[in-house]
Amino acid sequence: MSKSTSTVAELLQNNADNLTRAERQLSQSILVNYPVSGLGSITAVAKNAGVSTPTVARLVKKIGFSGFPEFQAALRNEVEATISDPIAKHDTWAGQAPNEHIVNKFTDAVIENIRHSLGQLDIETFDQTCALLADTKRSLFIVGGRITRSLADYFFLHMQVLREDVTHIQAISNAWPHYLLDMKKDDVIVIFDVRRYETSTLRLAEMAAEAGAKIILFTDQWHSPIAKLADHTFSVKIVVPSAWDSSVTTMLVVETIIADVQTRTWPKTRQRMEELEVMFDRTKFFRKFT
Amino acid sequence: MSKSTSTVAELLQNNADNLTRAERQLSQSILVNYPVSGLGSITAVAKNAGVSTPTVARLVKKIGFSGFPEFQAALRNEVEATISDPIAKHDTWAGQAPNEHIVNKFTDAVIENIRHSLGQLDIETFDQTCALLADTKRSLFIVGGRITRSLADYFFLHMQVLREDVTHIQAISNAWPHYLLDMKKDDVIVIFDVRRYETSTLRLAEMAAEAGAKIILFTDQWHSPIAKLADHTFSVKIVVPSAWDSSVTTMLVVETIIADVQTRTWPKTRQRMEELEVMFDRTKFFRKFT
DNA sequence: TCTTTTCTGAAATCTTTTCTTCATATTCAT
DNA sequence: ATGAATATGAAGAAAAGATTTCAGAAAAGA
Repeated sequence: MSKSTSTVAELLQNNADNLTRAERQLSQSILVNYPVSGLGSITAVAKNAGVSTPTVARLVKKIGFSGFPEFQAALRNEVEATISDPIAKHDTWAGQAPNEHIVNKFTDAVIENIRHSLGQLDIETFDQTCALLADTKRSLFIVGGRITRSLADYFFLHMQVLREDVTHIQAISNAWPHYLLDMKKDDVIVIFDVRRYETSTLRLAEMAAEAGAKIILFTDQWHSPIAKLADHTFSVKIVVPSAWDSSVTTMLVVETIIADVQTRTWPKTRQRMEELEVMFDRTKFFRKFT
Repeated sequence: MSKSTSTVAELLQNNADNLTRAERQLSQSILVNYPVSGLGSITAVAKNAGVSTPTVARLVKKIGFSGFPEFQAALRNEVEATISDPIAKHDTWAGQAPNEHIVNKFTDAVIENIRHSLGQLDIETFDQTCALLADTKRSLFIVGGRITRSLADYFFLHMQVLREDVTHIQAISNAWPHYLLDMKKDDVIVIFDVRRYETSTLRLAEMAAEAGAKIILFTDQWHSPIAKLADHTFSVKIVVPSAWDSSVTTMLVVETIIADVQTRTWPKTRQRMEELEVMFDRTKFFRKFT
């Protein structure tokens, strides 16, 4: 069995009978807290097992590695395999299509984006953001960029139902001064800015910061320059096998925020939502006969 | 916050805005395959991120460590904690938050939606849809509903770059007759319609069907009534722990389609995209000085 | 545009780690 | 018990790694 197909643990097990006393002691020590215990320097590993460094060097050669560094690299790979979740790697999403089909490759990438972004997500940022958005004493402004305008629109649509005093700042910069005139200290502005970052959006953020508004930023892993001005930043991984970036993960975060804000405002919002539903129904009803 | 209570990832996050270009690049590289990527030698870490070793040394000092070895020891501890703690292991998306936090519950639901929807996806439908959308001899119309209008807009934004002759039919039903007048046999109309299904959208679909247009429908698992008229239907699961439905999975499918259409039209589209980029850059340039 | 400041990596230096040697200790066979 | 064979770790040599310095490059500011 070559080492490329075996784990270090297996190699140790297989050679268990050829080992000397000190080597056996070392082997045990490695296996006890496997595989992390083998991740330090050769000196640390030796000390930890109560043997000398040459013993470590000899053992790793005995089980088939060229030297300690190679042994350690193998361990690192195993750690990596253990840590990275099997969901993303081993499942085929669209069972009908081969793994190489764009549907499966794309979905893999998106899942990885979600995993990575959620792993990074600061839960305090999340909670504080939701609290800010649920605070109806603050006016709420929402702005997006060339591509992110759809996300901004999506967010706006929902917030508009949940609370009053929500403004979607459209991309026409001529109209900005009017919005900014209305912006008071401690109002909240939600900004979407992913690469390629737009100068105009940055200017708007600067003006909002000057006005004393709280800035909530949705950006990508490379961080829009607005991050320096923002009170709360959500950075999301957006890489997919496409000429474009993915907005899926950002939308996931946005929807989660909407869900949380909803529960926070529910007592107040309930009636508001019911009234709205009735109005929409009525609109539909009329249209039926036009 | 002292480094004993923070993970390396948090330290990187917290300092994200004080970092220089090369440092940010390095930080990303470490986070992408966290925490294993930081376990090699300083040389390996640097090479992996495409920066020099001094940059690595500087970064780890900046975020609070005395040097690279201390930084690496911290990472090893985290790996150990991750591996040895079976609870916090892999099902939790935002490691910081408990499993019951909305962030984790919501993400669970979305992943389940993706898994389910992709499992259902008919790959022929997908391929044929992309072929239709890549066929520039057909005019393309896009329409959404009250909530799905953002998705429609997102799809429109991208298709508009990829090909000519794309129309976003906005929600104002007064204007519909004009669009329908332009609609020829074998044109393509993409309709987004999830619950609660809108009568007005159904009427539009009926008229489009009469005009002989190919109908591509994005709907939910309960199928909009338009499904009966549609040539290709994508049904996605949209259930999340929220008062709202989720658009994340739909957006995933939409983005995948965009990616595929892009590769189909690339030879023709390339120049078109480059010209557009130049124009956007120019717009930015002007704005800088207004 | 030009100057100043900040950033970056090549190279040199210093440190640590890894490997090898070899003298001593241990085990096993007789 | 004695010698032969093997195992072990101290110590030093070799290699690799980490840190510092510094000059040129890039960015910011004037």
